[in-house]
Formats: sequence, C-alpha cells, structure tokens
Amino acid sequence: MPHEERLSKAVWDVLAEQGLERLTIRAVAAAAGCTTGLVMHRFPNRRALLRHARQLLHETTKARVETLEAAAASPRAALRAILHQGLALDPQTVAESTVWLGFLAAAVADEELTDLHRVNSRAWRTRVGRLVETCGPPQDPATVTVALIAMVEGAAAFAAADPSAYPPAVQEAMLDSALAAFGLSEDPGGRR
Amino acid sequence: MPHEERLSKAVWDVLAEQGLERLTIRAVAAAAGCTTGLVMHRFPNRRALLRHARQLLHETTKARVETLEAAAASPRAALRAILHQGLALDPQTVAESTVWLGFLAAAVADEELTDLHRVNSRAWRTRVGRLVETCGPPQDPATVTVALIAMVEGAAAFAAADPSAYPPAVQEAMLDSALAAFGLSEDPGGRR
DNA sequence: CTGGTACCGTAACAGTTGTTACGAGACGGA
DNA sequence: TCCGTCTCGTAACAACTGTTACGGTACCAG
Repeated sequence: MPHEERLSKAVWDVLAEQGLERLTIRAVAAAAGCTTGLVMHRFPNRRALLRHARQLLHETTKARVETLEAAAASPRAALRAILHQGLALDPQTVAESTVWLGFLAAAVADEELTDLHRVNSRAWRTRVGRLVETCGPPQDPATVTVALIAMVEGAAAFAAADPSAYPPAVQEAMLDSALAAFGLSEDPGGRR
Repeated sequence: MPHEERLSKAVWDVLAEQGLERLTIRAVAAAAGCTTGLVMHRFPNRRALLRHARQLLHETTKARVETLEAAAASPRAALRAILHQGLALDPQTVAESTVWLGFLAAAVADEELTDLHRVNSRAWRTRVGRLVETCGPPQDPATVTVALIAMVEGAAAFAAADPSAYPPAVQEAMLDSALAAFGLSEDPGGRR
C-alpha cells in the first residue's frame, strides 16, 4: 500500500475516532505509525492531505457500488443494494458515515473540499437517478431520487451518532418501506 | 438579550460562516463584539459554551415547531409544516443546517455533546412519531417516522452543502412526494 | 464623597498547531 | 568502495489555542 493511501486511511481513523477537532498532522502521523516528516513530504500541506483522503473515500465507495451494481440481478435489486450500502449498519459503515460527516463539516472552511463534495455528491445523485429511471417509478424519477439519497444519508448520520436508536433492522425496514412506497420494490407489484 | 444567549448565537455565526475548525473562543468573542474575558466569565470553559449553544439551538427550533404545530389546521398539515421547517430553504435555515452538522461533527470528540444530540434527536423523533401515528399511515408508523426525519435531515444537509443543486422547489417536491407515497398527503385520498 | 463589589477588558501563561529546515541513513550505479 | 540522491525522522519556528490572573472602572449603598 502506498504511503499516500496509508496516510489517507489514517485520516479516516482519526476523523472517526477523535473527530475533526483533533484531526492534526501529528495525530494522523501517529495513527499511520510514522512522523510528521513523512506526512509533510508526501503532501504540500494539511489541506492537500484532507483532499486526498476525501477523494480516496469517494473512490472506495464508488468501487464498492459498481461491484454491487454489476452483481445485481435486476435494476431494482441494484438500486436497493447500492442504497443499502450507504446505510450505517456495522462498525465499518458507521465509521464511514462519521468520516463523511467530518469532511462535510470541514468543507465549511475549505472551498476545495466543498467543490470535491459537490462533484462526488452529484455523481452519486446521477448514478442513483439513472437507476431509478430504469426502474420506472410512478412518480417523477428525479424527485424520488432526491428523496432516496437524502433518506439514506440522513439515516446513516442518525445511526452514526446514535447507533442503538437506529439498529440495522430499523434502517433496513426504513429503506424497504420507502422503496415500496415509491413503487420500487424488487418483487413486482410495488407492495411488499 | 442576556449575554449567554448573545454568545451562543455568536457560536452559531462562527460555526455557519467559518466552520468547526475556526470555532475558537476569540472568534466567538469577536463575533459577539466583546473579548475573551466576557466569554470566560460567563462560561467555565469552551465545551460548556458549545453545550449551551447546542441546547439553545434545540430550544429555538422546538419553539418554532410547537408554534407551527399549534397553528396547523389538521394533523397532516402539522406534520408537513414541521417537516418543512426542517429543510434548508433560505439563508436562515441553511445556516441552521450547517450549524447542526457542525455540532454533530463536534460531538465525535465530546461525549456530553453526543448525549445532548441523542436526547434532542430522540425528542424530535418522538414528536414526529406521535404526529405520524395520529395521521394513520398504511405502513408501520415508526418506520415511516424514521424515513421522514432521515429524509428531511439528509436533504437539509445536502442543500446546505450545495444550495444550487437543491433549491427550495426540489426539497419541497421531495417532501410532498414522500408524504404522498406514504399516504400522508393533506388532501384526503393519499395521492397528490 | 467614600468604600466595596461585581463586571469585564488586558495581558500573560503553557501547550499545541501547521510548517520549515536540517541532517542522518538507506539505496543504487559506477 | 564511493558518491549522489532520495527518503524521512528530529527539532525548531512563529502563530495560535484554551485558560488564568490581574487591574481598572462603573455602579451603588452608606
């Protein structure tokens, strides 16, 4: 694993475990098992490090989503699968949601992080939108798309901040109920 | 306006305009038009200041929600009204959503902020849940409640980070479409 | 006018921050 | 073996952090 990737994953660890306020160069270096010298040799400054970590997070989830989409038996199965992976269902995805929230909060003060968020977020919206269109819901596909991605991201945020109040079963029931309500269930007929 | 309240609103301003990373005592004092002396005289430390600001945000939105709920003509109108106020539709609510995200990100490193978030968030969920039950949706009320609050919070987050991609019309269409899909539209019949 | 008290601005403290500079050491070709 | 280069740990820098201590000043009872 190249050092840039290792450092970016260290950024995720610190962001997930210690939060944005303690996301310092030294904390990242400690999490990566090196010193600040290596970090500053690989990245010109702290913001560049954050941007690389943000982009790597996007590419990781993108690869996972593409795998799920390719393996799905039908468009509706693919839609459910990629929305399902966006929920916070286990320690891994809980951490991812926390990290995503951290980057979003950090973007307030960093215009380049904001741009990165918008590009990635719009790509995600477009991907889900294409799938929703293929599934052919009764309502406007664009509106349904916004409803679905907002719901998943919101549920992941709530679950990351209060896991016991949003256990996996609750999140999954929410997703399936919404898909059924929008006429996008896997079993034909629209009701579940 | 008492000084505690003025300082807490200054915390919001800094959080909305400069982000969590620049949320320092000095920045808050500057936003409030005073010095660090006054801040530290009113609050024992920085975390107590953040907690007060977090709680005041909750109480402000709670008061607004109660007003809307009392003024609504029907349970369904009340449900739509209080979900609608949670969206990020104008600079005021966009800032509120940004501040809410900032507190959520800050809660990762602050257990007391986490507790505050959970208490407030569960109260919000309970309030919406009661209203959903009263409206009597076809599906399980608890599941519909989670879907609605997650969707609104997620939409507010997306809109705060990328306002032009989530204009008010899009957010409102999303909300109305979801209420219709769950059989909770204001006009009887369930479809819109 | 006098004394005291509560408020809060000023200035300092030690610790931490991002960033820079320097040097040791590993590695590889000649 | 020797020398250059590339990597990265060490240590330092100024700026900034939360917090504390001190001093002045406004206010008010007597």
